[in-house]
Amino acid sequence: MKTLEGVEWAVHACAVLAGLAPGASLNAAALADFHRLPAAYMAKHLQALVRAGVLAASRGGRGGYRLARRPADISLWDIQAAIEGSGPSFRCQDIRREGPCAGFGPSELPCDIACAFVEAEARYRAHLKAISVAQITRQVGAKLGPEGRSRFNDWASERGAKPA
Amino acid sequence: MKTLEGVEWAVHACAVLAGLAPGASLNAAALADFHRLPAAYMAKHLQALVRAGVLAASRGGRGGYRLARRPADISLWDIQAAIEGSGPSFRCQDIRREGPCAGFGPSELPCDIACAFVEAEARYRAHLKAISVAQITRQVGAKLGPEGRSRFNDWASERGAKPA
DNA sequence: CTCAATTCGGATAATTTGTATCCGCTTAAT
DNA sequence: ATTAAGCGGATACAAATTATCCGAATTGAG
Repeated sequence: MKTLEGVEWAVHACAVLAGLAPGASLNAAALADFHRLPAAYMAKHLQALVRAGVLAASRGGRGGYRLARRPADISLWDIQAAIEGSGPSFRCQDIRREGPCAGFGPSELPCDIACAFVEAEARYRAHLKAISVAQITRQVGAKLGPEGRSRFNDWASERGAKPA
Repeated sequence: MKTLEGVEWAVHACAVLAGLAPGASLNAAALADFHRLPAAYMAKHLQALVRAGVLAASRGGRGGYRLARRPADISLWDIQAAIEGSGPSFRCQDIRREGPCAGFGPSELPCDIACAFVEAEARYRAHLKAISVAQITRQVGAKLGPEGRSRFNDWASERGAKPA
């Protein structure tokens, strides 16, 4: 049960985009550079976010990535699902159907053990679904302070993105 | 975010032990055979459960594994933690400390993104902590029906364990 | 009290998964 | 037409997971 580190990268990237003016975009190199991450690999994750409908991409000169929806409508779960997939963490192998007691009882009913883990995971997801990128950006921005926010805006301008 | 399949094996193994008479034990070969799993690998998971204090082991002839506590006092989280470790799923790499905005704001404060994932995981764990092996064994036993339970008791006797 | 059978336990190998990079292709702005 | 940029696939590389084996420790029989 390990969260892939790409999730952390992806959330940070979305938070950066949410800190720009609505509709503004940045390319993969810029988003990677903001946290000093390898650009090629970051690009892979950004592509996954596009496939999941979290980001929208523009190709060609002056292209880049922008949020596909408003920051308030993108949850942390949307991002994790984009990177890791939305399938269940606990994959029941139904090992109960093997062995001396297999075949007794209605095997159509779900495995109680799997149910417990699936329900636990539902609660995990519910919490992430309740947190939006907008909230994250607000909190991070508040911690940065006026000088930090100014520095962010300067950086965005240099990279060709309109600041908020 | 994938739950290791060893967790499923371990929970099933504990559920089997909880279906025996209190204090009864089974060896690794028997616990593996019940679900037709590779014995050598199952043994490794059982060892992890011993290290975590969930099971107790006895060596030598007529030895084996038994529950270290009453089934009602063993939670699904205890078992998952034994197999996968109790560390956080989301390991914050603190990538926010790199880049143009690093150093602004009190970096002693925890990362908001990490906090969100840690809290989500806390809810996951809370649910698993609330479910005991005793509950699981009760539910599985109920589904088996009288004939299935009888078959289970016969199997346990053949393997040298006292049935409930 | 010795010996042999049994069983756990840690070290070791094989496989899969995740991490990271590169290159050709398509697309869009200048 | 040229340049900038994302997209997808192919490919290494690193790490974790899966699986197996052999030695150490314990028990019980003779």
